[in-house]
Amino acid sequence: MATIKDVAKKAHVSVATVSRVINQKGYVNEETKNMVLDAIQELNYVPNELARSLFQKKSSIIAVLVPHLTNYYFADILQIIEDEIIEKDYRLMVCNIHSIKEKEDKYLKIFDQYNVDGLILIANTHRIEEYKKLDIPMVEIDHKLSEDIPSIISNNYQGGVLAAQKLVDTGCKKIIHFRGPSDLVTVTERSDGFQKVLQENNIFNFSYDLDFLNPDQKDIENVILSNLDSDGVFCDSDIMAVHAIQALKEAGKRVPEDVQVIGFDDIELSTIFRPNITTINQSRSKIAKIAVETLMKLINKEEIEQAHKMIDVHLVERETTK
Amino acid sequence: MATIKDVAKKAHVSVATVSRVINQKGYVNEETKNMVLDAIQELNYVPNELARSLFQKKSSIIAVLVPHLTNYYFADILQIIEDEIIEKDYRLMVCNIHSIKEKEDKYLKIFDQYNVDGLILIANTHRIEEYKKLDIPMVEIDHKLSEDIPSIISNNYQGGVLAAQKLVDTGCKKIIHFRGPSDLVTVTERSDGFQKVLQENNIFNFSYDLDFLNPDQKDIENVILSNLDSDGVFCDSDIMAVHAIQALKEAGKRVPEDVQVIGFDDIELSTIFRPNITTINQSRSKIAKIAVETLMKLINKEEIEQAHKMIDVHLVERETTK
DNA sequence: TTGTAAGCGTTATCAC
DNA sequence: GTGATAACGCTTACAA
Repeated sequence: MATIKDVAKKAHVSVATVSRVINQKGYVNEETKNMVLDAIQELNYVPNELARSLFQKKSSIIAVLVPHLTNYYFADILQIIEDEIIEKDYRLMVCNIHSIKEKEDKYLKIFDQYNVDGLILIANTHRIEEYKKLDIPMVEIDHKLSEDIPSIISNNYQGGVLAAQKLVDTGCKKIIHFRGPSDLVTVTERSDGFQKVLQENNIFNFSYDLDFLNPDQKDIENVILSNLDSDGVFCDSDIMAVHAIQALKEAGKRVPEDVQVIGFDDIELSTIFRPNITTINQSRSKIAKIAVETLMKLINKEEIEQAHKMIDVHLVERETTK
Repeated sequence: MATIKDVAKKAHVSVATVSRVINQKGYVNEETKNMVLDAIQELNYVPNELARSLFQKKSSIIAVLVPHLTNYYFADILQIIEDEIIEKDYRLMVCNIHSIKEKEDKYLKIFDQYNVDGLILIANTHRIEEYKKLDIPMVEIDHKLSEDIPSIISNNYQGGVLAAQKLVDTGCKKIIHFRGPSDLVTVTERSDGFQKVLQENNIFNFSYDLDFLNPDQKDIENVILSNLDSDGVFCDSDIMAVHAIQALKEAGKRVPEDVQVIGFDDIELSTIFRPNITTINQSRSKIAKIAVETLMKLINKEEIEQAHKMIDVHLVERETTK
C-alpha cells in the first residue's frame, strides 16, 4: 500500500503538497499538481481513511441499529439507507440488536471507539438514555423514544382510518382487527384511527393482539372460526393477513366476496400470494430517505425545521377487498 | 472523549503503562495497575479504535458483499454472520452490490482505505480479479469464482437428487423443473442431480428457466396450463413453488394429491403458506458459521485444511408432497 | 506556491 | 517495572 510519502517522493514534492492536491485545498501550481496526480496514478494510491479519521475525529461511518434482518420491511429500509449513504460517501455499519444485552453493550462502546458519525435507530431500545449520552447525531425510524431525537414515523392513525373507511364503504358490518402488541404506540395509533371510523359508523368490531412477524396461526384460526359471521378483517401485518385469508378459505369463506381482508406494510408477499392482498403501504423509500437526509443535516449542524416527521401511508387496493 | 493521555495523567503514570494495562501486555505492578484501572473507570475511557487500527494496520472490520438485502436467504445468512463476528470482536460493514458499477468501484476502494480485515462475498461479482488484487483475506458463499478463494457452497447436486428421489418414490411420472438462470453453476448442478435420478428411472421431465426471486407468474401459469398431465413440480426457489401451487390450484389440481411440489431454500414463506411447502433446506446457519470460521483462520494465518467446502442439504417434507 | 513540523490516539522498542 | 519516544498515515498552521 502506497502512502502519501511515497507519492511525495515520486512527485518530488512534500507530503503537504500531495495532501493539498488530494483535498483540493490551498494553492498548488497546475504543473506540480499534475506531477502529483501522475504519481498517484502510477502508485495506485488511495488515502488511508483511518489516518484521516483519526485526525478529523470523524469516520464517515453511519451505524444502523435494527431488530433483525429477515423482515422484509426492515431489510428494504436498510437497503435504501445503504444506497443513500454510500452515495454521500459514508459507509454502513449494521448492528443487529435483537435484545441481546451483551451485543448492545458492545455496540454502545464501538460507536465511540470508531468515531461513528451518525446513528439510525430502527430497533426499539430500552436504553435510549445511553444513546443520548453518546452525543452522536441520531435519528429514529418507527419510534419516538425521546423528544430530542428526530423521528420518522408512518402515520399509523391514518392507516387505521384508511382501512376502516374502505371496509365501511364496501359494506362490512362485523369486523375483526388482528393487532400487533398493544403496548406499542404504532399499534395503538392504528387502532385509534380504525376505531374512530368504525364507531362513527356504528360498526361492530373487536381486536386480538398478536406478534407482528410470528403471529400464532392457531390463534388466528380460532378467532376466525368462532366469528364466522364477520365480513371484514384488518391485520396489522401482511403476514397476519395471509394467515387470516388461509383460515377463511379453509372455513369455506370466499375472499373478498364473503369476507374482505386488509393487511399492513405492503411487503413483497402481498403480491406473491393469491389473492393479492389489499394493504396499507408504508413508504419505506420515503422513510429511509428522510431519515438519511435528516441525519446529514444533524451531522452538518444545519437547522432541521421539523424534528418529528409523520409520513403518509396509503391504501393499495388489490384482490382481497371489493 | 478521554484519551490515553488523560488516563495517564490521572493515574500519575506514563501512557506506556496505561497501554500495557489495557492490552494486558508486558509487566505492570499490581498496584499501579489498579490505579490505572480506577482512572479508566472514572474517566469512562475507551481506547480509540481508529488510532489502534492506524498503528496495527487492521481495523477489526469485516465487509460482507451481498446482492440485495430483501431476500430471506441472504438476510438470514447476513444476520448469522453478524452474530458470529461481533462475538469475535469484529464489526460488520454491509456492502450491497446490486450490480451498480459505481457502488462496487467505491467499495473496492473503501476496503483498502479502511484496512478492512476480511471480506465475505455472497454477491456474484464479475470483477473477481480486482478483489484478489486487494490481497485481503476473503471467502465466498454460494459461488466458486476462483480456486484461490475458499468457498462454502450447498451441495446443489445433492439437492437435485433428493428432490428427484422423493418425486420418483411417490410415483411421479411427468415432472416439470422450474429452474433458476441456467448460466449459474448452482443451477446446473441442481439440474444435473435432478436429471440423473430421473433418467435412471426413465421419468419424463423438462425444465424452464426463470428468475429466482422474481419469477414471472404468467410464465409459470402457462407452463402449468400447457402441461396439465404433469404430476410433479420441482422449483429452484420457494417463491417459484408458491406461484406454481397457486397456478395448479387455479387449474383445478389438488396439491399434493394430483401434483406434488418441491421448493428450494426453506425460507420462512414455506411454513406460512398453506399447504406448507416441502422443500430442500440449505443450512444457512452452517454456511454462515463456516464462512466466518474459515475467514478467521485466514486472518490469523492458520492452515485451512479444505479450501472448498460443500454443505449438505436436506429434504424437509411438509404438505406439498405425499 | 511550497515545505517544515506538530499533532490526531495508539502501540512497541528501547533504555533506565 | 516503568517511562521516553518513534512510528502509523494523514492534515494543517506557519514559515519561507
